[in-house]
Amino acid sequence: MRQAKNRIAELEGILREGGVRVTRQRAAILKILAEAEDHPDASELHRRAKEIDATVSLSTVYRTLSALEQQGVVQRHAFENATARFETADAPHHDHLIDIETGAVIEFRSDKIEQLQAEIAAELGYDLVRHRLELYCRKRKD
Amino acid sequence: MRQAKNRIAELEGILREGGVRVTRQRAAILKILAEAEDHPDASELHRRAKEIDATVSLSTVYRTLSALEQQGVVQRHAFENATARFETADAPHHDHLIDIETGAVIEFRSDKIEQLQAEIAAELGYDLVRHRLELYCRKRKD
DNA sequence: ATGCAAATGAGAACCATTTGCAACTAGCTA
DNA sequence: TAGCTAGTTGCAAATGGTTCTCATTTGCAT
Repeated sequence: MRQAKNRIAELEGILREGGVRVTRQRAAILKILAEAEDHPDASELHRRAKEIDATVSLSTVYRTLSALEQQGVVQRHAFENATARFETADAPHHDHLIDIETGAVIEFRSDKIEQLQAEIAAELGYDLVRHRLELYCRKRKD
Repeated sequence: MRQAKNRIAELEGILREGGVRVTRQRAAILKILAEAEDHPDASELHRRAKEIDATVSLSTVYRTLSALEQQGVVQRHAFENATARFETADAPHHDHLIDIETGAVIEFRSDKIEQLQAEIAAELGYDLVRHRLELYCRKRKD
C-alpha cells in the first residue's frame, strides 16, 4: 500500500511535469492502473475506476489511457483477437506469454532473444525501433 | 507463370477437398494472392481482384480470406495500427520485419529464436501453440 | 478569487470487418 | 444435359472497439 501510494504520487508528478492535469477521474484511473496486477482492457478499467469515482466515463478512460501512453507511463498491448489491454510502464522491458484458454498474461524477458532481434534487423539493414513478441500457449498437462 | 499456375491449381484442389467451392470470385482472389509478392490488405486485394473479375465484392474478399485462412491456405497478420494483411501460407514459417516508414514487410526466420521461445514457454509450464514476433524498424542510414 | 485553457460526459461518428437476406450458381445426380 | 440444392454472392445494414464533437465543468497559475 505504501509502495502503491508512492508510485501513484510519482506517476501524478510525471503527468504534472508533462503539463497534464491530474483530475479526479485521472487520479482514479491511475490508482487502478498502479494497483492492477493483471493487464486489464479499457472497459475493465472503467468498471474498476467507477468504484472509486462513479462519474468516470468510458471516453475519459480512453482519453486518459492515450495521454498516459504518450507520457510513457502506460503501455498498450493489442493481443490477438482481443481489445487493447494496458499496464503501467514502470517495470523493465518484457514480452508476454498469453494463455489462450484463460487470457491470462505472463511477463517474461529473454536477453538472448532481445539481442538476436537486434542482430537480425542489422543484418537486413535496419535499426530496430521496437518489437512485439507474444507467445500464445496452453498450460502443460502432465 | 507456370509455377503460379500450378500453385493456383493446387490451392483450388485444397479448397475443393475441403468442401469449399471454387467460384469465379474465389479463383480471382486466389490468383491475386498466389501472385502477390507483398502482404496486401483486404481492400488492396479487392482492388487487384476486380481487375480479373469486376464483380468481386469486398464482402466476398473478406469471406474468402476467412475461408482460406480456415483451410490453412492463407495467413492473416495484424501488424500495429493497421488493417489486417494477408499472405499465402505455402512458405515455411517465418516472422516479419516491418519498415515503420514505408510499411514494407520483410520476412525472416531465426531458428535460435524459435528454440528460445519454446524453452521459455516450457520453463513457465506452458506448451507453445503459436507466436507472434514482429520487428518494427527504420532503414539504417550510413 | 478569477480567468482561461484543458478536461469531462454523453452520445454521435468512425471504420474495418461481419452478417442478414434474397438472388445466383457450382458441381453432384439422374 | 437438365435439375437440384446447399453453398455463395452482392448489397446494405449491423457490429463493436475506439475516437471525436460540443456544450459544460474544472484545475491551477496569477
